[in-house]
Formats: sequence, structure tokens, C-alpha cells
Amino acid sequence: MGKKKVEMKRIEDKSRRLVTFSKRRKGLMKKARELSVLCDAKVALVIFSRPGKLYECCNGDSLAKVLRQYLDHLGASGTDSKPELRFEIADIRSDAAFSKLVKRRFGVCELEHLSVTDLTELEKLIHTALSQIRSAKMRMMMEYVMNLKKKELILRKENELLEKQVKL
Amino acid sequence: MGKKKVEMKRIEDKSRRLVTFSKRRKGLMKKARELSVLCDAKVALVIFSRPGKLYECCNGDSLAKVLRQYLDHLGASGTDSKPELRFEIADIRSDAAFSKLVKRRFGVCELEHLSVTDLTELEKLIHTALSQIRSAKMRMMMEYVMNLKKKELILRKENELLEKQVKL
DNA sequence: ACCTATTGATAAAG
DNA sequence: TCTTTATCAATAGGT
Repeated sequence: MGKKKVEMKRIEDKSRRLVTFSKRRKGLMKKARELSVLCDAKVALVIFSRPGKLYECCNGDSLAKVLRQYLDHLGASGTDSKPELRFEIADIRSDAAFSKLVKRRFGVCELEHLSVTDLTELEKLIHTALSQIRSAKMRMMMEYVMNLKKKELILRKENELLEKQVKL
Repeated sequence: MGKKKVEMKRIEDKSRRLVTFSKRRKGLMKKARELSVLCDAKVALVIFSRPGKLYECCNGDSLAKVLRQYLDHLGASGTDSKPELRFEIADIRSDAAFSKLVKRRFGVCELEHLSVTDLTELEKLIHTALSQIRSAKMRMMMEYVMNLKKKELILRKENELLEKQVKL
């Protein structure tokens, strides 16, 4: 489309390429959004221009969640194990659950009303929670990797056996 | 386009939605490929239909590499929040390598002799280093997992083939 | 950024 | 899912 049919190869003229990149990038993102809305799908789009600038957009969910789902999917596509991988730390900042925790512990709603001592304690609590989450994440990933390795070993052995049978 | 202009909201009729999903998905992937070729960019596209089926495509590089580059970007822009830092510093205080780093940077041997401003700067430095290390770790594990999954797939296919040969 | 000629995408139907 | 066809959207080139 456009005044002339365009050849499907890299546009060598830099300024023309830049203009086209900007136009088509916007077009692509619009189409991604439309697909998501019309068909109730999650669409994640990550673009890197040659100079290395990042353009991302995601519809239907956050990019992080879609990528996580993608990794889960890779994990789940095998026959057995559950996808127990969780890469992202729960987003605590804006969470209502976090406010509740503060309220329960200190009986106040606003962080501003806490004393320095309280804040120090809170800091300690958060730190503990964070490191627990991190180690849990690591543990799960390691388990996941170990399961994959086991699966690989089993498959290799099965393969060897089958190869012997074929030769007979 | 099409015989009728379509409203920008979820298509309720299931069969119509399915057909539209298939057509637009293909269209979107084509446009992604075109953007990549014409403008020399990397374009990663991950789509989940509501039933949870995955459709992925990537142009200019492998999806794994683009996702890795994406994580690099996140790591470079610095994401983590600070509260845990003081504790990390406390943990690190006794480390000889860390002492050397402090000495090189500030010309003193003891943390006690640093000003609050120095400590704040140090805190910032450590924070940056930490988040870089974390994102690198994440990146490596992700790639590792992806490679394992790929290997598994290849082995499974090989197995299937061998089984067929055995049956003959 | 805006304009407009032209091509490309796609909705509906078969 | 593939094809056809009627419409309209995206966009190439120019200002």
C-alpha cells in the first residue's frame, strides 16, 4: 500500500527507513491492540530498532505476565510436570494486601505516620519477606531445571535403547 | 476493511471470533516480519488465545535472544527498590573483596570513616551492581531453561522416529 | 506533521 | 480452512 509497491528488503535510505519504522511500528501496535480486543487474546510485542532502542507494548495483560506465561508454557508443553515457575517477585508496591499488612502490624494506614523505629522494623520485615521470596524462586527454578535434566536423561536412555533395537 | 466496518470490541460470536483471530494473527505476523525486514529491527511477538494456546513469532533474531535483550534493558534501567540495601551492606561489611573496593573508591579502610554522603553513594553503587547481577542471573537461567526445553523437544522427536522404525 | 493516491488487509459468504 | 469479493485501512511518497 502507499503510492508505490515497496520491495520487501531493507530500506537503505536512512531517513526513509526511519519514517517507515515509525509509521509501521505504530500500525503494528494498533493491530496488536485490535487483535487483543476483538478476539480476547493477550498480545505481547517487543521491538528493538537497530540502534538498540526498545519499543514494547502489551495488550490483555502486563508484558511481564505474558512473558511469564510464555515460559510457563515452555515448561508445560512436556507430558507430566506442572509449570511451577514464577519469575517475578509479587508487585508489592501498589498492593492493597501490603497496606493491610502495615495496618495489622502497626495500626496505621499511612506510612507517613510511622516512627523511624517502626519504619526500621518494617524495613526488616520486608527484607526478610523479599529474601524468602527470592530463595523460593531460586529453589523452584532449580527444581524445574533438575526435572528438565532428569527428563533429558530418560529420553537419552530411551533413545539409546531404541537405536539398539533398530540395529537388530 | 472487509465488507463491513467492525466495532472495536470483543466479538461475541465464537465462530466469527475464531475466524477473525486466525486471519488477524497471520496478518499481524506478516506485518511484524515486514517491519523487521524493511527497517532492520528485531520484532518478537507472543500471543495467547483465551483458551491458552500459544502463538509466537520472532523476526531478526531468535525469540530467546530478543527476550534476553529485553531483560538486559530492564536490568540497565534499574528496577529494584531500596529497602533491603542496608542489610545487604551489613552482610557485606566483613568481606575482604568489598573492603578493597571501598578503599579503591574512597581511599579509606573502615566503613565507619565514611561520611553519610559517601555511604549514600556507596549504597547507590551497590544497588546498581546488585540489580545488574540479578538480571544477569535471571537472563542466564532463562536461556538455560529455553535450551533445555529445545533439547527435550529434539529428543522427543528423535524418539518418535525411532519408535516408528522399531515397529516396522 | 499532514495529505492523498494506491496497495493491502480482511469481513462476510460460499 | 481456502477462495472470492466488496470495502476500508494502512501507508509510500511528497509537501
